[in-house]
Amino acid sequence: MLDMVRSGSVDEYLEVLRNSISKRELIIIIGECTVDYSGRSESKLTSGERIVVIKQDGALLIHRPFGYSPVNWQPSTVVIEVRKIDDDRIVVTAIRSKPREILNINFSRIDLIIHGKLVDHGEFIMYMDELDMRDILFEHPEMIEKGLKIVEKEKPVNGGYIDLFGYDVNGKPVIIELKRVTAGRDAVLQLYSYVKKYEEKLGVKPRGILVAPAISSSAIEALNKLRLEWREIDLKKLWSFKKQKEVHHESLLKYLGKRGER
Amino acid sequence: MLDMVRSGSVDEYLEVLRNSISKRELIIIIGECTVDYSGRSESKLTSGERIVVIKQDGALLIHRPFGYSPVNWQPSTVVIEVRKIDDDRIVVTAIRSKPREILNINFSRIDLIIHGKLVDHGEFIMYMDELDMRDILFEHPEMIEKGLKIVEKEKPVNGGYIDLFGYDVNGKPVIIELKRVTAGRDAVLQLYSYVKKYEEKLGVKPRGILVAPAISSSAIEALNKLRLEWREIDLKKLWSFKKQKEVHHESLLKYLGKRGER
DNA sequence: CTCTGGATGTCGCTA
DNA sequence: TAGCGACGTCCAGAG
Repeated sequence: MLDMVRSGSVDEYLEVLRNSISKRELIIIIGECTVDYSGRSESKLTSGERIVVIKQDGALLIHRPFGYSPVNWQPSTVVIEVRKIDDDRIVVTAIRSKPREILNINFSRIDLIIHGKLVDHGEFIMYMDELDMRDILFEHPEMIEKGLKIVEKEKPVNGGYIDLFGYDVNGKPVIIELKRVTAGRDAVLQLYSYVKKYEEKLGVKPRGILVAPAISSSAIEALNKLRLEWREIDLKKLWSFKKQKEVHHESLLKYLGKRGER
Repeated sequence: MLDMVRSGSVDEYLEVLRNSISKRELIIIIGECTVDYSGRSESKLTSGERIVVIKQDGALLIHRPFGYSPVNWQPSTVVIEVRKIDDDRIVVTAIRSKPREILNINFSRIDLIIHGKLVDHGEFIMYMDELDMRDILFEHPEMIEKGLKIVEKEKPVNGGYIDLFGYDVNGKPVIIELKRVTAGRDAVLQLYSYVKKYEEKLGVKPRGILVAPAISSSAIEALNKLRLEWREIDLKKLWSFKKQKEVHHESLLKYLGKRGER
């Protein structure tokens, strides 16, 4: 159940905040504040009206009235304290110990506080992330190249992982790196490092194929220099392919089950 | 000024939301909903109590009562619509055209809506990001190596950028890659690609130095294999160094000015 | 517009 | 716990 305090005195607000924090309630504060952060970096934010959200697990977000990102924040591993200074200001402090970080929110005015417990046991399911892409291509390597046989996915190589590993029609080893977004130079370098690692270890130079829906021009250049290849893959096609299968054979629950297994 | 609606009818909520959206107000909705996303990926979120924030620039966030990240969202380049379905449900739809993305929030219950304009012209200043680190080391290359002369920062090399470029005490070219956090294999590869690019273009093999506060073990291995070097840098030292200078010679405003210039 | 690399990135997984 | 890589990453800056 949600509660709200508005036009309260500083002491009322203080009381409500302390109470809510100890009960691990969700808290939303709207008011005018300055913010100081110190830790992995340092930042200062001069006065303005903001929304402060303290979540039930202690995560803290400070949002300006615009933009996607919180201007300041603290993840859930924090201790949160509230105190009064100068008789009329409320200061919220969030401290994290590892890494050592301190966030201070200094309110010159609080417009309202909403607090209470929200119940959310909803299931969140994401489709067509890189794992889905990998699983579909594992089952259907012909979408990458005719005659390609995939023998392993998530193959460990000294530190990192090869997305897909197999052999081409001529029996030559193939290392495949997947990207679900436009691939840049970084993706090429990643693939290259796996190819090199493999060559060092096995003494055989494998083919390296970058599979992505698109690729940047400098990435193409890098591929050529490093004698690597790339294949364009249509995500929509992959996707509809997967859906087709599911409509007939799988319910959402089954899909979730399958997901848990891999 | 903030306004609030609570225990309203579906039609009241609908009216308030439409009005607020057209006025580009900040809106906070707390209620029970399901969420569907379709675009770069696809996701489904089953029923639960959440906080929905629509910001004054159209950015939209859906937060569960726990965690730092919004479970679903839409950046500020969206069209937002509200409609009623089944006579008792409110659906908020946020559509982005590039990339094509649709977000649907289907409310089975709304607990409260807060709306209004927030005024926030506060100045946000971040210290000790990689740019600060780069600028300080540009002025004081001796913190990396004795006799090192830096001649260029943000040097463009075919696509990417070299953080710092200079010559060592023997006149040998040095490429420096900076990381303000623990450096991993990716940082080594990035440095390596710049070194290679430089060598290909100039025909001279430069030294490559990774400067970071710490480095992972496999990154060290990679450095050795690729004949690259690394220097540990104490961020706190760099930082206090900068602060020392500012205390005596610069106000916050001047710092901001300088920041704008670079 | 695309491309590139940073971020207090966060998050999840694995050794 | 550290390391590694994905992310609907977002975002700013440059060409």
